[in-house]
Amino acid sequence: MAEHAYNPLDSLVFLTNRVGRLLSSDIRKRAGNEVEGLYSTHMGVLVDLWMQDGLRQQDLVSSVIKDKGTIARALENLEKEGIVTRETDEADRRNKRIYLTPKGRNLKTVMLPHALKSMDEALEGMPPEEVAICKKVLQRMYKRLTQKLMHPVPANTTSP
Amino acid sequence: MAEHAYNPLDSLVFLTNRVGRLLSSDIRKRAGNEVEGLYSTHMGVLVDLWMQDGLRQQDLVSSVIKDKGTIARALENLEKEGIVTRETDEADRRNKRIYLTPKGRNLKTVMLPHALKSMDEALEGMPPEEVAICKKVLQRMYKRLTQKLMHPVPANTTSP
DNA sequence: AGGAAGTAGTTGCGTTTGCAACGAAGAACG
DNA sequence: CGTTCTTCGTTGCAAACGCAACTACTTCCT
Repeated sequence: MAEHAYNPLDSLVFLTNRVGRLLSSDIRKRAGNEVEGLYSTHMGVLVDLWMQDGLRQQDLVSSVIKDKGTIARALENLEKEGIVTRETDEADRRNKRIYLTPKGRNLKTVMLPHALKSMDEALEGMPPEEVAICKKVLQRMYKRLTQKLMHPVPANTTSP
Repeated sequence: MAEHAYNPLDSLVFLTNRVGRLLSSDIRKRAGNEVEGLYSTHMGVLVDLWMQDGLRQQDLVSSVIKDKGTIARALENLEKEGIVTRETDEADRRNKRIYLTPKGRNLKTVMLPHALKSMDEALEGMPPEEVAICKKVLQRMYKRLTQKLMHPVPANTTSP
């Protein structure tokens, strides 16, 4: 009985996915032609670089949660557009370091107002303390899920 | 000054997007070959239909937040796989109604345990009342953003 | 030191995606 | 009624995506 009791609307899986996409698409609409040609993968890469410049390409793969090839080609395009540069890491020549150009850094100042406006409207009238708790929960989930991605299920650490 | 003060990690835009994608990809890994060939768009469609069967194709377009064409082709594939059926709505022959087949309904019972397990691990040790508040905030955002999508900025309702 | 194993990034291929142009069905106006 | 306007779904096309095979470089092991 009650086999259909589960409602996606009560699920953080559903909610985070939909709200995330709705916010992104709303911001994208606001930005309009300022972000012409910048796909979601590009935006994901940029956000990471805004937090920390000079990341390795591999860092972006795991952070943005897209395929190696997808990131490689996204970076290729971003480089063509003059938004990032790629430099071989001389300390370990397998790695490439990704750096923002001035144009790439400037995109942050372009996007930020739109993002803030979008958030403001979506959160209008909600108690700030509840919003803060929501963020805290999501931050913890983010941290945990990311760690799991890095160290997926230690199989048997008991063997000699 | 402090022009770089803004940190994406403090932003619900970033958090919802990343957590949503991390959860989805984690669930997908758990489900493994049970969902072979089911892309994220397919899953999005299914989740909506699990909530309410017989939706119009257009409802799915706005709810899943993908292009008309993308949804059309996703449904084409799902129909080929015997997961949904499409029927012209005789009341308004422009619309098509989408119905789950038994196989489509059964997929819910296949996916649900994986989703619950994934959530459980991601939320482990967090105070339930904080998780509840997080959900509440996200639900309100979802509702508001969805409404905005349906009624985008009433331009000038004052004219005769 | 030298070969095996592992890691980072690139490339080819088939599928999916978003955009725009299109066709069919209904609604709104005279 | 008939014309125009709007809405819903389909299709062509170029770009992006995920997967898997491949190359370049490093580390580990004997």
